[in-house]
Amino acid sequence: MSSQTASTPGCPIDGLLQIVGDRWSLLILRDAFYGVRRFDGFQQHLGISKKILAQRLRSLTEAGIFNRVMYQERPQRFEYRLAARGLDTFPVLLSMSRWGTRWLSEPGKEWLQLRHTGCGEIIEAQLVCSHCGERLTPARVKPLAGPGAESKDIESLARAIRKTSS
Amino acid sequence: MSSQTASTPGCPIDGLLQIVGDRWSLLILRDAFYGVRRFDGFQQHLGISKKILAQRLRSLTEAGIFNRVMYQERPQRFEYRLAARGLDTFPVLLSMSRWGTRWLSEPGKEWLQLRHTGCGEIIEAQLVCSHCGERLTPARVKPLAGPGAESKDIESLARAIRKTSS
DNA sequence: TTAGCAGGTTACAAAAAGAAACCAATAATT
DNA sequence: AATTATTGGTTTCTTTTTGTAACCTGCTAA
Repeated sequence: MSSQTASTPGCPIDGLLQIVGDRWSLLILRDAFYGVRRFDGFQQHLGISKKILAQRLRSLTEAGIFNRVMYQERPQRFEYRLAARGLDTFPVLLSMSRWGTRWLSEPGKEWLQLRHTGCGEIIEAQLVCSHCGERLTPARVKPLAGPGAESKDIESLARAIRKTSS
Repeated sequence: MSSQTASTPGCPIDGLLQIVGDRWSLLILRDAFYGVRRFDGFQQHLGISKKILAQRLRSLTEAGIFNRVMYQERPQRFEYRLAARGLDTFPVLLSMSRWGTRWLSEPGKEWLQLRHTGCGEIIEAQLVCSHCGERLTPARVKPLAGPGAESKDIESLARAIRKTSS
């Protein structure tokens, strides 16, 4: 996304997509969680062009997802480490991984498994309510306009939905 | 993504990105969760070009995310309803929304709030272990090659990571 | 001395996205 | 009866974004 304008300014999903909503950023982020840190590591593992990789690492660094830290002087060399904002995308990646495993691989032939070192088991990520701990489903989560929303945002969405029930 | 080849075949994250890894699909999906169902609704709310919208709805339908259901004969009209695979992306969208709200809006000025009808509270989505219920953090979740992974996948990742510790 | 590596940049070609006009089937309006 | 509106697109053309391949810089190793 990098240089686009948001189609729905203010929306948190759109906001994140402005940062990672292109073909590569989330794969770069995934590799970073695997432990990849250097330009060459990303480049070889992903098969991404150097030009695009350089662009993405720069924009992700500007967005605060990565810290670019020097690990060697003469010649200067940098590596890309997940910053707080980057680390906090973990639930997004884990949710994506869960979906892909569930719908794209046959049971017993998963490509990736996750072991929780807390309980030692192979697990699935599960999304629950921060307040009561119940599992969250679309039917039981109601989106509401927050204090920062503008009335035009709500009206334009309402118009788009109204088309459905007419 | 639609017509690309996966850079890391087998990876569940890459698999999902093949389906929704472009600038618009996740926004279309978000609107679908809001209740938008028709071509015009998506088009007006998102400000997406009709060409791209038609392409995306077609590819998302082919991928099993949407069902294209006729709601009127003469003239034939279709609407796009979330299929099981589409509904199951809810955790991804919710995780994205949580990230965006946390990092892109000021406290007290959130654009979006989520009310859980189970407990009635304004909540945050939280990712927990399906086995023990503990909150999942990057440090405590270890990715392992599953039974469907090929050794070359693992080796190429190992090489990319090794660059880090050399 | 030559080769190699890490981390890029540059120039150019190919692919994707966007804008705007158009179309088809029908219904509503004048 | 003719005109206009609505929904759900397609077509054509232009602009942007990606990708490819060659090149560069500063150093190290053989």
